[in-house]
Amino acid sequence: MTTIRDVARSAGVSVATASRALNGHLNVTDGVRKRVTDAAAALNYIPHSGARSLTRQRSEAIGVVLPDLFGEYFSELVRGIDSVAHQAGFQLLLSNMHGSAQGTASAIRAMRGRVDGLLIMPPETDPAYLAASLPPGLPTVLINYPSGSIDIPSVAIDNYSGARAMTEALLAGGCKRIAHISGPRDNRDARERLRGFVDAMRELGGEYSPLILPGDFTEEAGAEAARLIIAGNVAVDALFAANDMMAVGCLAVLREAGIDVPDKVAVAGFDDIPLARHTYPALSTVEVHIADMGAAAMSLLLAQLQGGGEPAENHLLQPALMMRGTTTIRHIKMRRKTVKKHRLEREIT
Amino acid sequence: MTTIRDVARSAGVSVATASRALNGHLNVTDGVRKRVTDAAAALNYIPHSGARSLTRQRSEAIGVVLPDLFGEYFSELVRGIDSVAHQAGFQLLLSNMHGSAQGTASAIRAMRGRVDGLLIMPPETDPAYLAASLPPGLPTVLINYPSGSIDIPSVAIDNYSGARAMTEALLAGGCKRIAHISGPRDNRDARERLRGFVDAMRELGGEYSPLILPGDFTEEAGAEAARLIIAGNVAVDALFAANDMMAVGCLAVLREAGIDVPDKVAVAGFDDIPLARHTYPALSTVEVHIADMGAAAMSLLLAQLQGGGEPAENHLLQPALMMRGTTTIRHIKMRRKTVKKHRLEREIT
DNA sequence: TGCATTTATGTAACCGGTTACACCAAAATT
DNA sequence: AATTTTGGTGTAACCGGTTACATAAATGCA
Repeated sequence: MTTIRDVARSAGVSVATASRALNGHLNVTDGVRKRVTDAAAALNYIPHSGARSLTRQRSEAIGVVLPDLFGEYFSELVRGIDSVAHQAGFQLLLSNMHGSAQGTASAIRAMRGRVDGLLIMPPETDPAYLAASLPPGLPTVLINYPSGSIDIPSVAIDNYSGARAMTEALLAGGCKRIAHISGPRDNRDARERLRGFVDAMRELGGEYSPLILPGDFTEEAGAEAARLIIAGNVAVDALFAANDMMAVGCLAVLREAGIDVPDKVAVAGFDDIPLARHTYPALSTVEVHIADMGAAAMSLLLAQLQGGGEPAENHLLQPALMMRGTTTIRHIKMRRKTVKKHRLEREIT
Repeated sequence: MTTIRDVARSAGVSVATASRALNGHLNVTDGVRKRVTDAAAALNYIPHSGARSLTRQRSEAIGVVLPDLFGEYFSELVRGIDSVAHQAGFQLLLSNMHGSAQGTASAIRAMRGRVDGLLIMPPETDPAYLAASLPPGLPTVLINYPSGSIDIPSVAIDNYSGARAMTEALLAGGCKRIAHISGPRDNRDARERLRGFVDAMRELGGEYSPLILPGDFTEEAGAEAARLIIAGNVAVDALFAANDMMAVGCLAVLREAGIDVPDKVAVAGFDDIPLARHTYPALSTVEVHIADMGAAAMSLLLAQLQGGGEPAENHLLQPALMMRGTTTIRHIKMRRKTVKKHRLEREIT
């Protein structure tokens, strides 16, 4: 592997001049510049980014720490991040911390010295532990972490509002007895969605005490919930699943049992995965723009990298209702909300 | 940001000793080691991976260069790569070259000095240009690039065999007049699939001259092809789309037109995207394990990194037929094939 | 007790770049 | 013609670690 010293020697100049010539500094004679670039081309010289970033104190890379790499969710997120990062000339260093808090800490450690900023989607963690494992002085943005619990810029989906809006839409459409198929108990999104459902039912659902079925975000869990409803002959007129995959499982069982959707029972999901448009009937759901969330997070990080010490901003992305064939209500659109929050130290001092 | 010199000073030892103590070398007194680790903890010292990899000549990272970041395909691929890489203690440096050959070259340049190996999924490129832009001495594995055209280990899906097998299965199931909805002309996978279809038809399809409809891998293209068939009242008893999305578009139009699937017309796709199981009827398709391809590529790279100069190996992953409701034939399973190829220089010398 | 061997620690070079500063020749100013 | 300014190039320090080698202290053995 050829180094800049090889190029310098071959061109008959010092390494300093070679470096200047290759980096387009102006105070280099045209003749010398040509000699250097020619030598570099002839030797197939490729600069060593690692060494460069050591002196420059910039790596042109940003670290992305994710809980796992499954499914559409991750793919969309990275695409959104990349769309912004690529334009700004940054590479992405990806790390999968496999769901554990300790894994997060070690993933973050491994990033130090090779990235200029960090995008972290933390697992269910103690905010204090998370704060402690963040390298001081490294710009960071959290993705989908409850804002307020820690003084770091963040972006998140407003799961609560989305679930609330869907529940309200179902009620407005004439449904009275709505059951919720919930997600894993230890999942933040699932809990927020459940909370939105419960609050809406409590405030607008009349005296009916809402039924909550356990689930784990899998298709099979949705199917199981539907079977439970059918076997128990429970009177419900709507099933609101905490995510689309469960709604899909649900739908398959209902069809098999000959229960009409949406006339007998309405069904709704959450996420708007690509599959949602293609079920029969097409699934009504809450549309979540994951790619937008990634892009927003990266933009926030860029602002930090370029601007400097702005107050910690927290974006809450509003999801939109996407009403299709499994319910009988019209499409309702919601708008995005941005919350600016002052840094904690400002409040303290 | 604290450096190892800060730690050394604080512990009252030289940087060399600090380094040794932190890296678990044995020739360090227990007392000194404790002093050093305590100082490191107190100062919240995190080693600078960039600096370390400069001396160690190892970065514990591997670069992944992809043509784009869209959809399920990419997500599965990265997941497969990560499953192997993570276990071996490697991080992933991701780069999106946005489809262009020049983008590929610059993405590869940016990787030099920060990764120990490269996984590249090249766009439609001149093999010579690609070979020229690869850094010499950096272990590399190509993903989904025609083996043989360049002397570098590679893994790829056997699109030709998959398309051939599906065509043969359709013929064996009694279909005679099979039309193929092809993918983009400038896409390697699409061309191979078309070739497999044409060869199978030529050899086993009798005197019927196969119909080839243009497409571009989108759902709309599949729908358009189906409309063309219906409008032209063309006599076909099977539609084999070059990918699942087109088959899905096709299916929707056929259902709307009241044409029975599979009795009147059989439909088949390629890829086995998650959606395929959920169409009605469920889509028969060619199952491609993208994650396996990623894992295989990473394994090949690991072998190069650890083993050293083995002959360039080329894996051709065999897809499997996944027969569901849109055809009337039973499931047929195929097995994986591995082709070992000696290095070119060995043949030359 | 004296000498050889082992072991813990320090010194300094190095990885591959960038850049502050020194230097010298050529050009501009007086 | 002497002096200052300008600008291209080289020298060497530096980024933050690791490690070969030197050295001093501790141990083993005669």
